[in-house]
Amino acid sequence: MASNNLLRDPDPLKPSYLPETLVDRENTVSQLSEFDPSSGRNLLLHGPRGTGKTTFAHHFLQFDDTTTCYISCDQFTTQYQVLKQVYQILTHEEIGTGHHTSDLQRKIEERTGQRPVVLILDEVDFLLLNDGGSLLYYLSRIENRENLSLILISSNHSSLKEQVEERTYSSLQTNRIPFEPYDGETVYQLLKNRAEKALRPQSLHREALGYIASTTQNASQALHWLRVAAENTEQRITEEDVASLKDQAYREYVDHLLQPFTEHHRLVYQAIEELDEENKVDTVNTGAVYQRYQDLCQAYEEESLSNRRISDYLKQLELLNLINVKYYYGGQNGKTREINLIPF
DNA sequence: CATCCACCGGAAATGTTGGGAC
DNA sequence: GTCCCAACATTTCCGGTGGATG
Repeated sequence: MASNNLLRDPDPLKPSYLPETLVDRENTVSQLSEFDPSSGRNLLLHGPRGTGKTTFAHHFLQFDDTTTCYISCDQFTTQYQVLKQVYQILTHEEIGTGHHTSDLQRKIEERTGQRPVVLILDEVDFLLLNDGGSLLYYLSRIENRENLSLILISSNHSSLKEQVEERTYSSLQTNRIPFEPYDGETVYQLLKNRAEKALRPQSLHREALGYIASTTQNASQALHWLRVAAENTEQRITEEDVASLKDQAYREYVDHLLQPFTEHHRLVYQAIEELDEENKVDTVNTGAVYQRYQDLCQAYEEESLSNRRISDYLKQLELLNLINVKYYYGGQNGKTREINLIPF
């Protein structure tokens, strides 16, 4: 890693950074500022990755006398794990596994009700792959419902209608708030704000930011890119610097997305990457990916997982918006999936 | 119109880990 | 310690899919 004289403070370029001011989203801001955490109402923030859903949720949902539980469901993927996190946040007590889910529910109900709780379930799609439906049903009917508000965040679904049972959908009554992709001008502004905080003065050419802003609408990708550029440039960051670091920036963005997942998720992704590179024309389907994945496992002396399991992992890569998947339920090639990398 | 492709995806089975009661 | 009961990751099993092909 190059020595660094451009970076003054790396934090503003990190994914977890919460800016004091947010780039223009007036409609969203007004809808969120009307949100009352003691109303028992629920929100669904939906839109593509890198549109600021998580940041907005954190920024606007700090209330006095209200406990906020933020849980990212790419790490906590089952009802039990989410409830466990909620319990730990509410009570600061550790709790193990091995209890009944209903025990955990009862313990939590004893703790809620005194004051409002806002529960943010980010990446809720991953929860819904498992028993998230049961969790949402339970939460929608919990005692003292008016003291619990849910903020669900999804990058893949603009409504829960198809994702949960009818009875859950109707009792949740979510207010849906869309996040449209940023336009180039806004991405530019956002990068500029962060760069001013993170970098020393005179660290970059404006064309460098312009290049990033015209290439991606995904703010998360853009910020990873800017950070990589700052870390790997000695003098002023130029448009050429940025352009030549494009692949590495995307690599680090992918690593960041895959970080909560297993080594096998990364191997499956690598398998798709390799096949994608070798096969510019031919389509890649599930069997080829599994075959290549097994080869990689052998190369790294890892025990490979079953194809049934990898089928689920592919679904998760799809939810991370790393791959495009077209499903064939029979036909010329039988029942399979056609898989493509999503290009930067 | 029967057969085949090649895997989908639900469900049951298996194995591991941890908890509480005795 | 022993026993039983959870949660959870993973494997095993298998019925099913629908256009292409002959």
